[in-house]
Amino acid sequence: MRSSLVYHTNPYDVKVKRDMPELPEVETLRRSLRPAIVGRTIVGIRGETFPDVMGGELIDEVSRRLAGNQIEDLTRRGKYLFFLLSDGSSLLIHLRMTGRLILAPRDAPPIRFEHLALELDGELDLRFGDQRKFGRVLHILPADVMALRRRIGVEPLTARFSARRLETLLTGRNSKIKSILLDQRLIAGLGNIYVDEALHLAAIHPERRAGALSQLEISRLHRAIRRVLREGLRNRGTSFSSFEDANGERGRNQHQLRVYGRARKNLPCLRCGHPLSLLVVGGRTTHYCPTCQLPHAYTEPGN
DNA sequence: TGTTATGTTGCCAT
DNA sequence: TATGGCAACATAAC
Repeated sequence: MRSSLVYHTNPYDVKVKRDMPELPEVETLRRSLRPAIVGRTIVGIRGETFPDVMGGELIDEVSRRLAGNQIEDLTRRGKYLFFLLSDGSSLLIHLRMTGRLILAPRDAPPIRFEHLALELDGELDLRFGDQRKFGRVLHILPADVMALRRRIGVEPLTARFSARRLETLLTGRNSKIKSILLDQRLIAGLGNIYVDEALHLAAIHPERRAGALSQLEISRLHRAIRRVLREGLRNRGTSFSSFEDANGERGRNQHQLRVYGRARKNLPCLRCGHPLSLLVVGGRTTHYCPTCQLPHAYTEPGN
């Protein structure tokens, strides 16, 4: 039995995230959170936590600064959430690998690995929990928000992310295409799962050199990225971990995953039937089809 | 009981 | 500047 059972039995959960958050998961979280918190006033923030979660700041100091602020909006860039506050500052939250955000009544018991609680009016808490303590909750000034947003790459589901734009990003790059797609400074929001899915859908080997992709391949990749992200969103951001959740609360996107998690189970490629393979690229476990995703550009027979 | 893997990012060395 | 490796951390799974 997985210890996450407590989440499922918590009747106060407006939103439960157990999946590793990539763009579809963070966006799903934003959509579920936004109507419940926009317009509310922050009372304070409390918690017993590790120093780095708030960038080394003391909770009491941040609490004093936040108190009295109204949450005017909740936006997302890549995998970052921005809570826009009435004094112009922002609360930035990144869940990294195991971060959780859950709405709960003030008197509800702590969630597992709870580190911080943002206290809102109406006796509502936004609880932040993180098993591995990689996640961050930072109170930042407008100038720093701007600086950060400039460092984050293009949003892959907007019109700005065209095939032409992708081509520009890849041109002259010697890194493996998978590493490039995971670089948040170039494209925002892709993680290990959706990158593997997109590369398989586009029939591109993850170790191909980014700058060596043909225009046709770039075009396929562009469409594949948008498609797998949209599918993830449509399925409410559910990903692989919940597929394995012993509690049975499964999202829907596991049914759409074409390679991720299937290689380890010796399952066949859904396109060609050949067994899928595992590989480590840039230190990340990589799932691919050795038949559909060849390590060199495809050439028409006879050429 | 130990060892290994885990979906992210930032920092550091080259 | 580009690139690649690894640490940060705690737990589950083997």
